[in-house]
Amino acid sequence: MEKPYGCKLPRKFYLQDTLEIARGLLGKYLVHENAQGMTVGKIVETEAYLGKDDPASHAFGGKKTERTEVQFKVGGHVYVYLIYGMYNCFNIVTEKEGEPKSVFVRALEPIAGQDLMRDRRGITDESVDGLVELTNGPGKLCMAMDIDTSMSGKDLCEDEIFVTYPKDEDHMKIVSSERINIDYAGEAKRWPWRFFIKDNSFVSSSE
DNA sequence: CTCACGATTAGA
DNA sequence: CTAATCGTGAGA
Repeated sequence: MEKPYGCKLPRKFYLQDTLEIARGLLGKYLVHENAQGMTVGKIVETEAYLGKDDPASHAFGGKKTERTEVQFKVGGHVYVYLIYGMYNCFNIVTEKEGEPKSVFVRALEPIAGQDLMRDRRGITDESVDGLVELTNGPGKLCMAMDIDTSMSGKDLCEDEIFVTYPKDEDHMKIVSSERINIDYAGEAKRWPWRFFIKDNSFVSSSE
C-alpha cells in the first residue's frame, strides 16, 4: 500500500533554533496511527514559545511543574495540555535538553483519514466548508487526530506519532503575525512568533 | 485544602 | 458576544 507521507524528520531537525523550527514545520505532515486508523495532516499554522524568556510560555522564568516538565526534554518530544477543561493543545518540544522551548501547532490541512476525522469531530458536512472545520484550530486538530494529554512526553522520533517531509513539498509563502489569545503576556503579545502559510484556507480564522 | 484561571470552541 | 468545563498550580 502506498503511504500518503514521506520520511520521518530526524532528531536533528528539532535541535534547530525554535523560530526556524516553527517556520520549518509548515508544509510538513503530522502522522498519527492507532487502532481506529491513520490520520495525516499538513501543518499550516504554528506559534513559537521561547521558554524562560517568553512571558507567554508555560515555562516563563524557567518554571517547571508536573504538567510542563516535558518541555525540558530534548527537542522532538510531544507536549500536550488541556485548556479550558475540555480542549487539548498539541506542541512540539524544541532545542537541547533543559531548554523548555516549544512550537504550538494551531492548524492542519487534512491529508488522509478524513472520514475518521469527521467521525471524531462529529461533522457530517462533506463539502469544503466541513473539511476546513476538521482541523482549523488547535483544539479541533487534536480531536481530529485523536491527540490528548496521555500522549504528552511521547517522542516524535519513535513510531506512534511523528512528522514527515512530504514526498512533494508544495510551493508556499510563509507569513508571520502576533500570537493568538495571549493577552496575559503583556508586551510579549506583540512579538511576531506566529507563522502560517499565506492564503491557505485551513489556517485558523482569528487575526 | 480552596479557588481563580486558561496557547479554545460552539453557538446565540 | 458568552458559556461550557476541569486540571493545574499557587497560596492558605
